[in-house]
Formats: sequence, C-alpha cells, structure tokens
Amino acid sequence: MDRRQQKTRAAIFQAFSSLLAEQSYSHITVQEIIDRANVGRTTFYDHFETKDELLKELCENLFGHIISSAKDRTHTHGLYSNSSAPESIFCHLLQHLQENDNNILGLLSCESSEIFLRYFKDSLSELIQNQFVNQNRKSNKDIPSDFLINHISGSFVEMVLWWIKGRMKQTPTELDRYFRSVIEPIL
Amino acid sequence: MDRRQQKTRAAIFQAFSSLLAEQSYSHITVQEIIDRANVGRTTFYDHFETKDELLKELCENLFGHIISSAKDRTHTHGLYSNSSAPESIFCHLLQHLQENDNNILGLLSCESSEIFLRYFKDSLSELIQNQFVNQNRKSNKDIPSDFLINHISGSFVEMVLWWIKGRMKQTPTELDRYFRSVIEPIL
DNA sequence: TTTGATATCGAATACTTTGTTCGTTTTTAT
DNA sequence: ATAAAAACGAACAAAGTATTCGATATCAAA
Repeated sequence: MDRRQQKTRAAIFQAFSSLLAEQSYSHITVQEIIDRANVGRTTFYDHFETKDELLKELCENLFGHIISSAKDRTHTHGLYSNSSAPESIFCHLLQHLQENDNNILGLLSCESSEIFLRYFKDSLSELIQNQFVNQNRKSNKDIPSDFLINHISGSFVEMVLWWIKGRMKQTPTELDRYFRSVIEPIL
Repeated sequence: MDRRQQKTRAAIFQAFSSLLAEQSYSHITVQEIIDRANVGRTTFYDHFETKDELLKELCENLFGHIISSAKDRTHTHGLYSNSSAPESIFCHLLQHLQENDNNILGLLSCESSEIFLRYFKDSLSELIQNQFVNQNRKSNKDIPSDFLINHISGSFVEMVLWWIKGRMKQTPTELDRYFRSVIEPIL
C-alpha cells in the first residue's frame, strides 16, 4: 500500500482515537477529525465513506489483535488451564487490556465505551463458543449452551464496564478471581 | 395539566416509539417525529429541549412503572421468595416485560435497544442493592458486593438482550430457571 | 531519472438537520 | 365571556455532512 495512504489512515485513526477520549462519538465532527489528523476534507472521504465507517474499521482493528492472540491461547490451554491455575483466558484478556495497546483503555474509558464493548462481546462469544464445542461439556445439560455462552461473555463485558467506570482500581488478577467465583460454579 | 399538553406529549411519545421500531435512534430526525405526531415544530421544542431529552423522559416513563412495581414486591418477598419457589423478582420482571405495556417490547427489540437496557440496568442495580443491604449477606465475603450487584444486574440485562434477539422463544418461567441456575450458586 | 498513476489538497457548494424567533390562531379553565 | 396558555407555521441562523473540481505533490516502477 502506498506510503501516503498508510500515513493518512494512521493519522486519521490516531486523531479519532484521541478525540474519542475527550468527547462522545456522536459529538465528534468530521471537521475535528481532519483538523487534528491534519488531512484534507477530500482525503478523509477518499478513505472512509462516513464517520460510522471509520468507527467500524477502528473496532475491527482493535479487537482483531486482542481476540486473535486470545484465540491462540485457547488452542493450547482452554478457557481455564485448570481450575486452580491462575492463567485463565479472561485474566489474559484483562492484562492485554491493561497493557493498553493502541490506547484501547482510552477508548474503553470514554463516553462511547459501549460501542466498543459490544464489538468486544461479539468476538468474545465466538471465542467461548469454540471452546464449548471442543470440550464437550458434561453438566448443566438442561441449560442451553447458547444461554451460557451469552451469560459468560455478557458478564465479562459488564465486568469490564464496571471496572473502567470505577477507574480500574483492581488488578487483572483480582478481577479474574472475582470472575471465576461467579462463573466457575456453573461450568 | 392542560388537556392539550397531555395530547401533544402522548402523540410525540407515540410517534417516537413507533419510529424507534423502524430505525435507529441516531437516524431519527425531529422532523420525522413531528410529522408523525402531527404537531408543530415549535410545539416539540416547547415540550422537549432536545431529542436526547425526549429519549430520557421516555425511558423514565417506561422503567419507572416496571421498577416501582418490582420494588413493592421486594419489600414483601425479597429477591427470591425462597430458593425453591417460582415467584422470583426476576421472573416477575420478565412477565412484566412480556405483557408489553407501552409497547416496551418493541423498544427492546429495536436497533437502539441498548440505550433502553442501560437505563434498565441502572434501575435494576438500585433494586438489587437495596435487597443486599437489607438481608445482610453471609457468604462471598471476599468478593465486593459492588461487583456482585453489577454482575447480577448486568447478567440479567444481557439475558434480556439475548432473549429478544432470539425472538423471545422462551417463556419467562423458563428464562427464570436459566437465570437462577447461574445466579443462585453465587448467592 | 523520468514518467504515468494516484494520493492529497483546498475552496466552493448543495444539502440536511437543529434549534430559535415572532406574530397569529385555537383551546382551555374559570 | 375572558384572560391565560398552548399550538401553530413560516422563516431563519448556525452547524454539519458529503460531493465536486481542478491543481499540486508524491510515489513506484521502468
């Protein structure tokens, strides 16, 4: 890809991210984005059809990495490596979040965090689903696995939401312990 | 209150609700609302400062009723009347939803259902919190009740989201059983 | 190093939406 | 019957979106 395109895209993503950290998605204007990215109006619309499109691509960028790295882990470890070991996939995800690649924390802490967490939940559901299929679960046969998958991914996302709204006072390990205590009893 | 005001407000709420069933909140214009409500532009802005304000008032209308009726119940029964009885507060809420007063189901099934469920979750958290304080819980002393309250209300809302996205094939009683199976083990 | 392709640019513009103003008409409560 | 309140519409300013155009700058490849 042309070097100019790369630079422009990066500048727009960067500008957009930093704006999201300051104000809600719906209040951000294209004008603000191109001012901060320092690109022309025409250029913006050459790259993205609308602001919504930009948001969508940003989400895909962000969670593509995190989830695929998590996916690799489940292949070797499963959701929980074993019920007493500390390296659950959830802990790994939380740590990944805290490392704050691409300023993902800024986005998850911003007014519009919901948007991102929905994308996150969808990716997460897929991840858990694969896990469920692989391990051929035993108990809870009368509860649809559909429901359980939604419950787990939903709870996780709600927990992250709670975490960031409370200014992330807990460590990933602590959070993981909380999450285990409410999820493991039903697995 | 003046009869005219009542009619206008009702017409606007009605128009707004029906529009929400057709398109996402952010795409609805004030023009569409007043056209469908058949009121003048000036009148709309006499009643509501912005579209956001209208949304907020709609939410308060909707969940005010449901939650306060639930609140009454918890005073006599608690969250679960007892662990084997069928009349949990959650089941009651689900039934209330299914009765579909004010076409609440339409709103919870629409593109913008998230917005409503966030309001719902906040009300629910409050409800559960009161319950927690009253009953002076024993177990799970090492998990913050803050976290547990968020987990329960969050899971409930995620379940409702899952329910409506799956076209509400389960009965409230069935759903309540699922929910108990994932919540009671941690209480 | 030249060259053709393409990315970027800004200025102008048409269009949409929001929220306000103002003078008029209609409805209401008493 | 009357005064107060509500609804009205047409017009308007302001802000934002998305497109068009021709000119300029940059790139990759021969």
